[in-house]
Amino acid sequence: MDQERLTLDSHLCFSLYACSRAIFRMYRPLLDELNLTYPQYLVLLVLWDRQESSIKELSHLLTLDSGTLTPMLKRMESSGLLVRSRSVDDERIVTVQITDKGRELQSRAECIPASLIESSGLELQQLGALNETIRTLMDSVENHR
Amino acid sequence: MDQERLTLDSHLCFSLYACSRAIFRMYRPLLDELNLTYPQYLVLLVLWDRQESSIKELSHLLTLDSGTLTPMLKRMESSGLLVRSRSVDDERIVTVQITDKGRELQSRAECIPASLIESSGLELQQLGALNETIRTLMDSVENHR
DNA sequence: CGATTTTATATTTCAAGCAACATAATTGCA
DNA sequence: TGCAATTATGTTGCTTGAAATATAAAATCG
Repeated sequence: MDQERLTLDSHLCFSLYACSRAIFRMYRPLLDELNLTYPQYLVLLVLWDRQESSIKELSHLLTLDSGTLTPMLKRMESSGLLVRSRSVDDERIVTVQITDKGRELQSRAECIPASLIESSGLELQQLGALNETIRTLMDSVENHR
Repeated sequence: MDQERLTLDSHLCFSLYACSRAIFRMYRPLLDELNLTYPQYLVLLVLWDRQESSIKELSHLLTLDSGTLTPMLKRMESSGLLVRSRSVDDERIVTVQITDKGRELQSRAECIPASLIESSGLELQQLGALNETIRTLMDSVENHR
């Protein structure tokens, strides 16, 4: 770390941004086989875990707003991965349910996190520790002031 | 880390992605004062360090391709932060030079990395270690296979 | 009960990212 | 030398992200 010459490489923000995109690039060929984009894969991670969700909940879990989610979920609906419907109780709420077609992708997607584990060159325990550190940092950044 | 129930939170790729965006959000009001977007700020980090660069070099340093850089650099040129010109030696090469206006932003931007350091709740030494870990992970991911 | 506020989602607009393709300059080699 | 391959950048089309704004349903309160 060079204190005098503050290069790109010494900026944690850039490392996080660049590393995140490097993982996207590694995932892309795997996701292409499933006809998914990376954010769509994240939505499915949620739905594989809990069958259904609302836009509000997805927005909170993924920290994406409706301007991102609404068109993305419409695309996913049109490719048959999920169904969107207004809640009967409260018509403001849009419920998103995974379909059989969406559920079928779960087993085919298992290789995706596995590929990161493999290519990382790190042990599971180290990856878990790194994950914890990053989540703690994210919480600090979000809750600051 | 739940092995049975592989939730979003346990995915390192998501933590990196979400943390990166959390930092963008924290930086946004600071960058707004400079009329910069985050990727534009990254370009300036390079140019503050080395006065000029080429699209090829910026592409390599930032891992962004010409489809992203060309329009972004044109916007930065039209806001007076830099000048683009074809190299005389090799007309394929576009050289990007920082202007006085671009250079003036350097001191005003010092608060930006400082704000991350402050809000992170971590010591400089820990941040440096985390940066190193992430860069190593990125290298592994990029060089795998 | 009716007006106001809040909540949930949608729309619009702009700026990335990136793949695929296009173009023009330069290199290299038969 | 001449032409094919390579290199550097640009363009197009599609998908995020996110702010600002709009809309409609539900909750709240006098």
